[in-house]
Amino acid sequence: MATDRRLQFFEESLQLIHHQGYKGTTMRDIATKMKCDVANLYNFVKSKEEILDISLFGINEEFQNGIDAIIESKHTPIGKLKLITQLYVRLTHEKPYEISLLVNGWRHLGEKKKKRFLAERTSYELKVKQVIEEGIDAGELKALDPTLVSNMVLSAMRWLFDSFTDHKSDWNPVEVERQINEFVISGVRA
Amino acid sequence: MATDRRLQFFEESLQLIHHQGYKGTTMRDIATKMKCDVANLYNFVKSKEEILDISLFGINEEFQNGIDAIIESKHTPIGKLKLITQLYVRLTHEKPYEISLLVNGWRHLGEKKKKRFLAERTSYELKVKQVIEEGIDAGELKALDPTLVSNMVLSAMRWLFDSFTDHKSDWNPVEVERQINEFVISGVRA
DNA sequence: AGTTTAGATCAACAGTTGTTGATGTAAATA
DNA sequence: TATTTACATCAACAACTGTTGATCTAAACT
Repeated sequence: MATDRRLQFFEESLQLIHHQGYKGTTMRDIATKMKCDVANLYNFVKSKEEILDISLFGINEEFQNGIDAIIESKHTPIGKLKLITQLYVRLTHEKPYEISLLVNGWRHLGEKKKKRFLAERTSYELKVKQVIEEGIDAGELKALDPTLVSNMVLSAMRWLFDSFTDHKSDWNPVEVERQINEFVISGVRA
Repeated sequence: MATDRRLQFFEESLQLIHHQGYKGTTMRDIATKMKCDVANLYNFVKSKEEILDISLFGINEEFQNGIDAIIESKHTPIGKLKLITQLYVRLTHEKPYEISLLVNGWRHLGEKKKKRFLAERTSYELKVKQVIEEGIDAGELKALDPTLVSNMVLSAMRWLFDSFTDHKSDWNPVEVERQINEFVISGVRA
C-alpha cells in the first residue's frame, strides 16, 4: 500500500495544496506534477477529499498522542509547556505541509468531518489550558486568561511551518526550539 | 460609489471567503446571500479577483500606515512594540474578515499582485525587526534572533481574528491588548 | 504457469465555474 | 422634463471541475 509512487503522490499533492489551497489545486495539477494521466491518481485514492482526510487526520493523531503523553507525564506545568513547544517544533520541521493543513486546510473538510476535527482540536486546546491553570494555581505562571495564553503559546509557533516549506530557511530546529521556549516561558512565568 | 448595497456586497463576500476560502466561494454563493442575480454583482466589481484586491490592499495600507507612524515616533523600542500590538488588536477587532485575508487570503492573488503584496509584507516585517534590533543593542531586549522574535510577536496575535469573527467571543479588546502586551513584553524583555 | 498487483492510458460524462450582453426600472439629479 | 445613476433580471457561453469504465502492461507473488 505504501509504495514509492503512492508516497510521491501524497508529497506532490500536499505541496500543491499548501501553495494553491485545497480548492485551488486540481487533480489535473497533481497529475501534471506526477507526469501521468488524471485517471491514474484514482489508483492511489478514491476521491480528492481523501487526500485531505488521510493527511489531516494522520498528523492530527500524531499531535494528539504527543500531547497526551506530555499531559500524563510528571513534569511541572512549565516543564509540560516546554515539551509541548518541543513537540510542535519537531513535527513542524518534519512535516511542514501536513502542519499547514492543521492550521489552514481543515476548513475544506466535509461538514461531518470538520465537526469531528474541531471537536478534537478543542479537546487538546482544553488540555493545554488545564496545564496553564495548574501553573497559575501553583503560582508558577502569571494570572492571565488561560484561554488567551493557550492560544498565544500555540500560535506563537504557527508561522513556523511557512519557514520550513520549500527549504525557505535553514534554521536548526533545536536552536529554534530553544529560542521559542525562552520567549514563551518568560512570557508566561510569574 | 460607496452605497449601502455595495457595502453589503463586500461584507457578505468577505464573510463567505473567510469561512469557505476564496476559491471555495462562488459568485453564485455571494448572490444568494445578497438575494439577487449573479450578473448583478458585476455592477459592484469588475471581476471576482477585484473583491480580493480591493479588500486586501485596503487593510494592508491601513496596517502599513499605522506601523510607519509608530516607527517614526520617539518611543523606546519596548514602547514601539506595545503600540504595534495595540494597532494589531484594534484592527483585528474592527475588521476581522479583512485581517483573515492578510493572514490567509493573499495566496489567491494573481502572480503579479502576490509579489507586490509579499514585498510590502517583507518590508514591514523588516521594520519590526529593526525595532527589535535597536532594543537588543540598547540592552532593553533579550539577545534572541531578531527575525524569529519579530515573527513570534506578530504571529502570537494571528489567532485573534478567528475569535472576533461571527461574534464568537465577547472579549474586550482593551483587556485583550493589555494581556497580550504583558505576555509579549515579558517574553522579549532582557 | 497462472494470477494477483501497482501503475498507466484514453475518451467521455455531468455539473460547476466566472463572465457577458442585452435589457429593464425606479429614484435622484440636472 | 430629460438624463444620469444604482440596481436588477434573464439566458447563454466557454472553460474547467471531479470522476468513471474499459483497457493495457510489466513486474511480483503462489
